[in-house]
Amino acid sequence: MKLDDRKLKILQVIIKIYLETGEPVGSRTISKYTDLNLSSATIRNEMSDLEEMGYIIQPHTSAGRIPSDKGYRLYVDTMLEDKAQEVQDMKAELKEKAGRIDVLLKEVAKLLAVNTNYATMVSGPRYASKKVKFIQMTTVDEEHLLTVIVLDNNTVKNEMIRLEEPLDQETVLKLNFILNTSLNGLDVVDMNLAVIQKIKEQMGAHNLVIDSVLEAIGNALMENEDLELYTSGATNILKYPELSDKAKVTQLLGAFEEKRMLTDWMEKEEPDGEAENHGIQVYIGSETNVESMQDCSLVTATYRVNDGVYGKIGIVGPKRMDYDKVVATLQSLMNQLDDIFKDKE
Amino acid sequence: MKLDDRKLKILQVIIKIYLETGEPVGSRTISKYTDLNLSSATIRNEMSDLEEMGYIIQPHTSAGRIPSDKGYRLYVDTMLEDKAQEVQDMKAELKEKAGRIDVLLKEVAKLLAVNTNYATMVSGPRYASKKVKFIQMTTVDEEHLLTVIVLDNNTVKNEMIRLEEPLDQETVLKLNFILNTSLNGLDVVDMNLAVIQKIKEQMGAHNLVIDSVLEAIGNALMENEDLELYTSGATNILKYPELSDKAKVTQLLGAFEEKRMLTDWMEKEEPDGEAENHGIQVYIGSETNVESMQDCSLVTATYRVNDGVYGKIGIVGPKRMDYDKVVATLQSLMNQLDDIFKDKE
DNA sequence: TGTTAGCACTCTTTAGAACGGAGTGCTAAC
DNA sequence: GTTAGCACTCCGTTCTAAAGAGTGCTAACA
Repeated sequence: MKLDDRKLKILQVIIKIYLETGEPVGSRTISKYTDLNLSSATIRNEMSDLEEMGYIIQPHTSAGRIPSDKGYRLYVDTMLEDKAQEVQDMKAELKEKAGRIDVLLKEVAKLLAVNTNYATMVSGPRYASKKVKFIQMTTVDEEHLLTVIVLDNNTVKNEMIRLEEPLDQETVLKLNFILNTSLNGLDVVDMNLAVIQKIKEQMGAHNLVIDSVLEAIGNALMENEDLELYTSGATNILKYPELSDKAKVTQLLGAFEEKRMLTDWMEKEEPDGEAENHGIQVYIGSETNVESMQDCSLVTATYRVNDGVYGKIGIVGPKRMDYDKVVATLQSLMNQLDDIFKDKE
Repeated sequence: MKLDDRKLKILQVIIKIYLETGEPVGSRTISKYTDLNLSSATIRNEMSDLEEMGYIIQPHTSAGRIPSDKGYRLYVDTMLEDKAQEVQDMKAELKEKAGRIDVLLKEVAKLLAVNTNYATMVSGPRYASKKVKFIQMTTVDEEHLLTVIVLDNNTVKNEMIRLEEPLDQETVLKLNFILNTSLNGLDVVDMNLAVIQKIKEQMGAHNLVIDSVLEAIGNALMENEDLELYTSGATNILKYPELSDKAKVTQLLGAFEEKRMLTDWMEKEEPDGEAENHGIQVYIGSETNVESMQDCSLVTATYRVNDGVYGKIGIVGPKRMDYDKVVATLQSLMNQLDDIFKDKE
């Protein structure tokens, strides 16, 4: 059977109305709502066809139809338009917060949640590699040695080391020199036993300190291995009756609170996506591959801070989410983020 | 009317049963459940008295009784016993995470939530004063100057400054010297214009850099002004039907997600509480002074890292929360936290 | 005087029945 | 190809009745 223009139009109307009301859509409603000037009977015939083709579903006999995953898919694939303007004012608000990237991302999640009425998540930027650019040890007082490590992406880590016995200034200088020459440019994964052994040899007498120093460095470099995830508007889920039964709410909110599962997901999915359109992706129901999201849809986009450094933004809502608006909002937001990151360079 | 032993015992039983079931408790149930060997009729008389005294409430005629806020209050004031042991094994788990205090606190929140089945929140330690102990500026590359600030509580802040033009090593040394002599021991609030002016004078030529340096220092010191709040188990709220209607869930979970309101609350309430018992406080229903917690109870405790540095732990559950267990768990946990902090000293 | 059995009464919860509405599928006519 | 009409299905709501839980009161008992 062929999906002609009229069928497409009817499908579109069904989805549109369903997005607004969340209730199955009947033939009479469509007949009245559209400018097709067709009777409900005709619409019924078409709907019967659409159902046969798998685009819509009847929850039970004598109910209207709701879009199937396949129907939504067609919708998002073919019918998205650019709206883009109404989020322009987000930018001003965001600029103020641009100081620290974590604050900025938190704010992005919040803004998106408030603007869309869906739940949102933003993953912190993921650095492709972590190379040591600069290490400095400083004695703070007799008992404390401070390690500051700058990575090649200019993030700074620090770790306080407790000293068993005071270190004289000269030793610290020597330590700094050795560490910098040995570790500079090295990736975390490259810090193997051989390198460590070499450092120990060079330091000679102060083997004891070296151990804790290297441990501290290891800690500092490893620590952020699990990437940050900022979520917001999780309670928006409660606004959609089809997600509001206790079991589903518990699962979904649990996932948002726990974050681990979402983080895993964010990590797993490849950044894939041409830079121009920020790789906006729509996952519908089972397409998410997440058990607790069977009744949800997920729209994701990728932002890039600079080459090889990227993060993701995700919006979770009911299947009847307003894809049109969400995608437009995301698109516009991504452009503004790009601007902001460019300014910071 | 006097609250004699028998009345007290009956009240106790009512609360105990209600805590378990969440349903109003009838006279017959009590008669069977206790070893008082009283008929339901007698119990009824006593219950009638208890209601008159305000300790219990009838949701409607011909329902059993549930404890009033006053009843709960009596319960927690007089009937708590120490259990203390069953949480002993928390300690082992916690020790592992003791490295970074924020990770530790997050873990505490989670452990408590899992163990009690209530929602929990833990506020990060609040430092009574923030004095600068040590400042160090370092050139990372031609364009970047790194500021590391150690506060007198040994927390470390850092800020990266973008340089307009390269700084020679000598200037950096001078800058370090001046900053340390000028700012050492100073509280954030003491950094007024006079101090700043003096620094600028001493630096002479490099006024330009000084501005951004001082701004960076200011940022670093101010940043953590709003205290951290770690929450966990918010979805546990869904386990209690009396809190599960949509309006309440939305409000409560919203509060937990937003955190601001909880933070305010945690800040407002004085730490009050003798050190021995960790100032465990129980707020029942309206006693919380929080709109969205009218149907909840809140148990808080205070932990101390060292003098003047303290934070709070809170457990939010339904009014029929198992106060006994919660208080015991908290008490035991606080002792273990004390131990851990002591070890770290 | 305190305790208890008994009973009428109240209120809630549950189940069932009845009903209306929404929507469909099919048929026959245009 | 389109439409009007109609029988049918299923859901949700409303209403009623019955069951259950619990009380308060009274009268009897130890």
